[in-house]
Amino acid sequence: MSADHHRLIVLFRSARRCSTPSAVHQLHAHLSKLGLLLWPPFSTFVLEAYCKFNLLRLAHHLFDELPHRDPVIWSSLLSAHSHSDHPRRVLPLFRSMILQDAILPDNFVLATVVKTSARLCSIRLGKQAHAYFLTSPYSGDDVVKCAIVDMYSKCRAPGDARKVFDTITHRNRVSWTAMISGYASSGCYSDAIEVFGAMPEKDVFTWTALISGLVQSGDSFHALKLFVDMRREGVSLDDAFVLSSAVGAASDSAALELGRQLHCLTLVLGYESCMIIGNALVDMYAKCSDIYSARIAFERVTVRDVVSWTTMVLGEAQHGKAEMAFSLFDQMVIAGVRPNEVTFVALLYACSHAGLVQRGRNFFDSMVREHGITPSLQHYTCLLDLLSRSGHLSEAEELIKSMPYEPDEATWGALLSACKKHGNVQMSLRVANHLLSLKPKDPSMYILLSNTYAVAGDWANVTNVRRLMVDNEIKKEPGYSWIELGKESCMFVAGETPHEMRIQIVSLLEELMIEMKKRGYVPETNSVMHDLDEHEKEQQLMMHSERLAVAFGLLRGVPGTAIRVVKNLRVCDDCHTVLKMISSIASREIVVRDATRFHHFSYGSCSCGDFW
DNA sequence: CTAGGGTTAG
Repeated sequence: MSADHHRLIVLFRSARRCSTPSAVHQLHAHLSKLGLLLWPPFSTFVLEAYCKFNLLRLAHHLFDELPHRDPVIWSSLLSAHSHSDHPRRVLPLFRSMILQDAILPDNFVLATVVKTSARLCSIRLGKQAHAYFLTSPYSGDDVVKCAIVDMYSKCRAPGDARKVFDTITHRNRVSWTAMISGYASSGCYSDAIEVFGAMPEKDVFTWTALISGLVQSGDSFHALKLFVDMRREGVSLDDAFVLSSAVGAASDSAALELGRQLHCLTLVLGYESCMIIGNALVDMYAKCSDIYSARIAFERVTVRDVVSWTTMVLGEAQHGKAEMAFSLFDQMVIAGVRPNEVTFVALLYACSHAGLVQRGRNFFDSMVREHGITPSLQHYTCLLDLLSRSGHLSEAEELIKSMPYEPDEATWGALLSACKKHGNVQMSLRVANHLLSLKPKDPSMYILLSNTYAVAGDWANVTNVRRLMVDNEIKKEPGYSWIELGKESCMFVAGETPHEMRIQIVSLLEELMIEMKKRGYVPETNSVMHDLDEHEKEQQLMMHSERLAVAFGLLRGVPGTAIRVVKNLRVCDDCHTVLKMISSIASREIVVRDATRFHHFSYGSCSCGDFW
């Protein structure tokens, strides 16, 4: 190799560290002119440089023109695709590597294929790669094993991950972290802790893997506990990820006070304008029902990406502020940020919760035509939800037949609840049969089915649904609500009150009931399915968990402040009416976050405009 | 010249 070549390699190394897309172009042209592009290390350098700037099309252009492609450049190309937004494209490429260039996968390529399976959450593909790996000459490679551990972890098979983990000869931070993350994100708290405890040297990565994994699996309680432990152990917080995970935990458990404290911590640590924490804070405030603070947090994020904008759009949408959501979207486009598929889910959601049918159809069309996004099943479900909830039932039924996906339980469920809302018994039976044949997993689907058949008088199917629930061990999730007052948080289950407050809560609710009846309130006792007399049904409604929480808030909260309640299920019709009236009788703003959205009750009306 | 872990939104 000549001194010139050597000089060029040095040049490329520095170019790879700090270059711009146009510098890569120049390099490419220069090499081409010198006739050096065909030397494998050079072509790989240029290809990698294109990939670094996400210029995969140009990378392919170069790749396709090479007369000889060695395993290394194949590996680079496959790896670039597995990291891209379209990891699926690895597969056809992998095939042509074997078939056209007659190259068998080595350990580098295997690691990439395993990583691709992980990104696609395809345990099937992952197992194929695993099997190939075991019979290959590379079956002892720890790096590939580590990728397999990560793959099984991401596919929710931590047990399989563990088997591979135990065969790794030299465990390092990477393999430990992959295993811990696998257990934590699959909800295996004690296993995660066990492996975490066995790890010799823990760093911020390890803590982050554990804490964010727990948040992902919905265990925000343990996530927050560990965040506190981590602080106690004096682990330096010079890393934004773990903090954003902690904020995410506060957001999930609707712990506004804790979220505010974490916000203070971000200010103290100087992360005020950090994007990933800022995005998490916007989400936290929105989910903790404080949309005003969410907007302020959003303003503070100086460099905004798609996630920042989408989080804010969704926040407005969940709070019923459709126009705000649309105007944010316009600003986002003007700011030059390209919306993605999640952005359109948020926009369709906004339309759906405000009954804006034409607006929703327009967004759906522009998503395809102007933004080149292929609608997913979720987009179709959103559109179907919008159409059907607004009463366009037959159009919705047409859509479900003509769309290019097999409808899942969420799709049929959306249509069924709309049929119920609009009292279309005939259609509801048709839809219910489709839903039933899918053997849904969500307990609320069975409640919906049972109600549908009961309304239609189809008692045989009511029994059928109940039997299916027993056979499949599906239990109705009990409704509960919680409220945060200062530093204490109180949870209520329907019909149960804390001993010391029982008399006060019940008498307040009775007092309110008398006042409401004077104002024309008639309890909707037909939603109570049990065999009870009218008075008993009324009593049962009165003791719904959200009402108990609101009553507690009225008794114990700071007068004049908003009462914020979170409920795990959807607010029932009767409670919705009642909370509107209470907001006017007590002159208090009441904000309820239920399973799907927010309701801001004030002066006798709700932000959802009774459309939910 | 190529591969593996923690990253906010639905």
